[in-house]
This record gives sequence, structure tokens and C-alpha cells, in this order.
Amino acid sequence: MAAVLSKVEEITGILRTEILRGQYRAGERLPSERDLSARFDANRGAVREVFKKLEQLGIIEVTPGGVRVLPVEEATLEVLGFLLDLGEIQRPELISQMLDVLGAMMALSARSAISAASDEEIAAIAAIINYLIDSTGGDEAVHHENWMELGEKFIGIHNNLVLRLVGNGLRTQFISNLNNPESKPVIDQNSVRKTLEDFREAVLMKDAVTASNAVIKHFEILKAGLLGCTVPVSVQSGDQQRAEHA
Amino acid sequence: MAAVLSKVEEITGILRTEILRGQYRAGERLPSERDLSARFDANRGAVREVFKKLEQLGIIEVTPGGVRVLPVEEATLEVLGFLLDLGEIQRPELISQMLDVLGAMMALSARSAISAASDEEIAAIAAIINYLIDSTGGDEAVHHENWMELGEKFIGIHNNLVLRLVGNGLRTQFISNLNNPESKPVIDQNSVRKTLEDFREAVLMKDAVTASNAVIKHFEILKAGLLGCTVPVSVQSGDQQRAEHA
DNA sequence: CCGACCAAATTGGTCATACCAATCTGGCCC
DNA sequence: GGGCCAGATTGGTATGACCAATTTGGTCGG
Repeated sequence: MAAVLSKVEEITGILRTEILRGQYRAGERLPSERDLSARFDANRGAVREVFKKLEQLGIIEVTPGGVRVLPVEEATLEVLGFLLDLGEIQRPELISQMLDVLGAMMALSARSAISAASDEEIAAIAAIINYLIDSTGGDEAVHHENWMELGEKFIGIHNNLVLRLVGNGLRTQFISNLNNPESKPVIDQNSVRKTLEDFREAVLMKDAVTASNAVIKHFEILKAGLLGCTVPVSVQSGDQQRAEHA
Repeated sequence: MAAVLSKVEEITGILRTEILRGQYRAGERLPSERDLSARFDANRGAVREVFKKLEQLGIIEVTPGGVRVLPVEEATLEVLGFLLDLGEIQRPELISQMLDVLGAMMALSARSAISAASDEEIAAIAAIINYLIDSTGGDEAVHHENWMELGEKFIGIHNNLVLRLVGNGLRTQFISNLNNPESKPVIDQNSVRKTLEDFREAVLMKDAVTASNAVIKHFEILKAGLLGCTVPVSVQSGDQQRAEHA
């Protein structure tokens, strides 16, 4: 799909990568539009368009006098996909954080949906969970597919736009990134199955809170599996950016 | 701050508003770059830059042959602020949804932070919660300020980038929008105080789960207050997208 | 009447060039 | 060393032009 990138998209990708890789430190100035247009053998207008995109992405700030790089913390949710893409950075940490948030979102989604669901919808949800249980331990792609479907189902019921938008941002490239880590996660299939069964029971009883908790638990199991594989013990250093918070 | 908008920003604002107001239906084509540049008495390059921004915002799709408007559901989290700004649309519904998500995020944030907090950090958190309790029923601005500080504190502890980015997106203009609704919310101050006290106790005991639940409850109280006030009786027309909420 | 088809108009993609105003830089002067 | 000023640099905007792809509208054959 869309194999050919326009020049602007191409340059955008390159600059985005360089910035997210930390090639330019936050606060630092980017080369001028004229310099960049020369470097990429492009028109200055093209570079300007690139800047507008990166600006909206929240990773640069274009002001008269120069273009400055912003710290990742001020960026947009959309950068996450790219951050995961170019790996390098604290992948395990990022994935862990993402699963936390994804779990919380999914739990909220489940809670809202179940609270508002009709009997038919409850049945439909339970059906999808059954597929989930069946696909546990099998084809990862199918399993994920089912989760996506479940998420869509939930959103279709509670119709929470905010939740959907957050989901959009998280989903962007996330799934594809989660699927193909070189090393397969070592997930406790029995725990997963058990949790999913609890989940289904809670759904059938319209117990939104219990269902919500089951979802959270599921994601914690998932996280443990993924991390237990990606980072065996690793003491996880980092954290240079606090200490002044006291 | 930055009172003067560049021409591009100006046009961006106008088009963004028109699109989000539904002036162009999703899937519909926007006027051509040339037409728009004529309408705004601007250069075509300027309009192109505007398009790049709106494209990154997720509300339009620029393809050879024309520019199409995308459905809001496919947009970026960043549109929420603007959606709230131009009101008109289902404000109460949006605010309700936003509070749900905000509550879930804050709860997760609290849970993660408390789990990882040192004794000093626990004390600092409790201190902020005390401020929160003190400012309950008082100046709204101060109260919100304290909540923001608490959120910052949490993020400073668990350092979850994903959570921070979601927070960025939600916070963008949200607070300012929540603060100045024409009618003051009628919140049950006693419930708030009680919940906050439970919250503090849970924090002091490092009971992350209980604390998390307290946060959720707090936001539910807040939501009830805001909605019970923003839509006093008003039969709320519109609403073509539910009715199944029974 | 309808569908396939073709040519012209339109549209986005890119480029070159130019001028302005604000910012930034470096050297000068006190 | 600190303040100051002029020149270089940078972003902001405008004109005008060409290409390739899409869109459009009309024509033609069934």
C-alpha cells in the first residue's frame, strides 16, 4: 500500500527518525530550511511542509530565528509507534508502559461497554471471548485479531470518542511492533486461559467491575511474559531526569 | 503569549474549525489548494502547509486528485481540545467521556507511582493530597492546580512516557475548558472530601489498588457533579448515537 | 438508456526565485 | 567585561511555472 512516498514524506521520515533517535538534543537548533533543502536536494517549500508535520507531531518548534527540537515528553501520542519502530531506545520499558496504559484503557472500555450492553451485545462479547480462549497458545496473529475485534465491539457499544482516539494513537503500529519481536514471549498460557474464563463469566453476569479487573490482570500476565523474555533480569537504569523533583 | 498568528496558523484555525464543525462531511472533498489560497488571499504554499498540519492532526487526507475529510473517529487525540473549544457539539457527552478516561489514567498513574514510591515520595504525595482536601470547595483554580501537581508528581515517580503523552493530549486545553463553564458544577463536597481522605490513607499505607479505586471514585463524583449541572434538565436533543444506554 | 471509453480540465507535487521582518551573530566601542 | 550596533541568517510569504495523476464530462457504441 502506497509503496511510493512523496518527497515530503520521505524527508519527514528521515528527520523524524534522526530527531527521535536523539541525534539532535532537545532545545538544540535544527539546520535551517535552506540547509536542509540543500541536503535533501529538495525545494525549500518541501522542507517547510515537513516542518509543519513534525511541528504537529510535537517534536519540533518552528519559530522565527530557528527551529528547535522539543523533548519527547512534550510530543504527541503518535510518536510512540515510531519510537518503537526504531527500537534502539528502551524498548522493553516502553512496551511495559504501553501495556499498562493499554490494559487500563481496555479495562475502562470493557467496564463502560458491559454496563451499557444489551443482552445480545453481552452474548456477542462472550462469543468473542470464547474465540480468544480458543486462540490462546495458537496463532498469535489470530489472537490479536480477536482482541482488536473485542476492542471494536466495546467501542461500538459505549461510543466513547476519547477512548477511541487514545486507542488510535496507541494502536498505530503498536500491534505490528508487538507481534514481531525476534524472541517469542513466554506467556503462561494456563493463566491466560483462566483469566479469560473469569473474564467471560463476569461478562455474562454483567459484572462490569470484575470484568474490568480481569482485563487488567490479563494485560499484566501479558506484560510479565513479554518482559520476562525481552529483559531477563536487567536492573533498568535510567532515571537521570528527576532528583530535582524533591 | 504569541498574540500574533502567522497566516498559516490563522488559516489552519479556520479550516480546522470548519471541518470539526462538520461543515464538510467526512469523505467529502475540500476545495482545491488554489481555490483556498484565493479565498484566504494567501499563497498556495501556505495552504499546503496548512494541509500538512491538518493531515497530521488526522482530520484530512491529502491525495493526488483532491483532499478528503476524514471522520473524527480517525483523528488524533489533539482534536479533543478543539472539539471542546467550539462547543456546539455534544459537550456534556464529551466531557463525561473525557472524565472517564482521565480518571482511568490518573488511577493507573497513582497505582504505578505508589507501587514504586520511596517513603519520602509517599509523604510528598500525601502532602499534596492534603492540599487537595484543604482546597476542596474553595477556589476551583487552586484545586485544579493541586491536581495537576499531583499528576506531575506521579509521573515523576513512575516515569511512564506513554502515560505522560496521553496526559499531554488530554490536558491540552481541557483544563481551561473545564474550568470556565458558564454554570458552576454542583459537586457534593462532602463526598469529595471523604474520597480524598480515603485516598490519602491508602497512599500512606502504600495500598496502590485502594488508592487507585479512590481516584476512580473521585472522578466519578466529579463527573456526576459536572453533568448534573451542565445539563440541568434539558432533554438533550441530538444524541442520535445512543438510546441503547438503557 | 446505459455503460465503456477517451480527451480535456483540474488537482496535488515539486521547483526556482525573490523580498520582508525578525532574529541571531560577531565585532566594535565604552 | 558589558552594552551596542550592523550585517548575516532565518523563518514567513508571494509569484509563477511545469509535471504526473486524477477527475470530469462528453462522446460513442451497444
